[in-house]
Amino acid sequence: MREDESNWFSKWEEQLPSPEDLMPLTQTLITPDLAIAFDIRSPHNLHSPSLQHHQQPPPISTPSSQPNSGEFDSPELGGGGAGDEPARTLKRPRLVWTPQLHKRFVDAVAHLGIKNAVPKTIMQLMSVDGLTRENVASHLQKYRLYLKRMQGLSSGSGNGSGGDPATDHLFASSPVPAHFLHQGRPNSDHYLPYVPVAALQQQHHHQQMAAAAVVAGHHHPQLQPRYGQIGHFGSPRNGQFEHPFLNRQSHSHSHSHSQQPIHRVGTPIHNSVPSSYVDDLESANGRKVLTLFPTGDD
DNA sequence: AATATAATAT
DNA sequence: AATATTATAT
Repeated sequence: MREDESNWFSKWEEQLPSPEDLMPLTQTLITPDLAIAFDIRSPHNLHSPSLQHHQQPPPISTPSSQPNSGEFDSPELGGGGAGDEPARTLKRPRLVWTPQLHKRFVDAVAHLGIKNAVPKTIMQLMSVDGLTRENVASHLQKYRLYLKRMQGLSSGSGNGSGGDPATDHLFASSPVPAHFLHQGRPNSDHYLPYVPVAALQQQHHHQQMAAAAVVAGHHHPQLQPRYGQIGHFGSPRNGQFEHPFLNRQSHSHSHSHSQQPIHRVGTPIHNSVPSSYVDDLESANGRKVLTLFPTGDD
């Protein structure tokens, strides 16, 4: 069908890092529960996925309203019997799947193959700190639906909408590997090792992209969202496909492959991933939005 | 709609 | 028991 697909696909395949290369990335789990519990979102450079700080309105107790004006909600212990383990009760902020994150996701799934692509494995391959299995599972569920929908569309009668509606903005932001669409090859485990077709390479020098768009709120005049250079990323506003970024993170690491979740509280975390900085904004609803802007080739 | 969480199933 | 998958809730 489309030849362009073969092109980007081969390129895309080329850049697939072997699991060993991919593994030693950043499984810097600093006990997310703890971190989040204490609101220690690493003032320095904790590279974590974008999180939306959801609300935290305790529907119970504390009639004396705590107008925690400001962005800090100190875990007030008070109240007599309480004052213990906040970590157990606190909820993690909602994960925001940025195109970058999603790309990592897709890559991971691609490398594993649809068959082995299960939440845990995907999560491990992605090596994104703070990313939980449930996060991936949830996303995977939706992604599968998306794939299914696409299959149905391509196979069925002509589709009027020549592409992906804005409904799947996220998913549309990263190319869907071919084998995803036709599922079902329970026989040979090894699917296409690589495509020997070396076509031209279209490289884009993208330096940074914004990872989240935030609604300009009219609440809480305290926080002034500072839109630096927040642009649009994978919004196929005018085009169907964003260009298939071929990128990967260069993981230069030692040979130590012990990537067990070693929680070291009090130890500076080494961030081996491309630089990234965080930006917090506020949505119209008043939800705090912690957005991480990965800058690099991701 | 996007993501989380609960409910099942393997 | 752990994880995957599906259903449901926010």
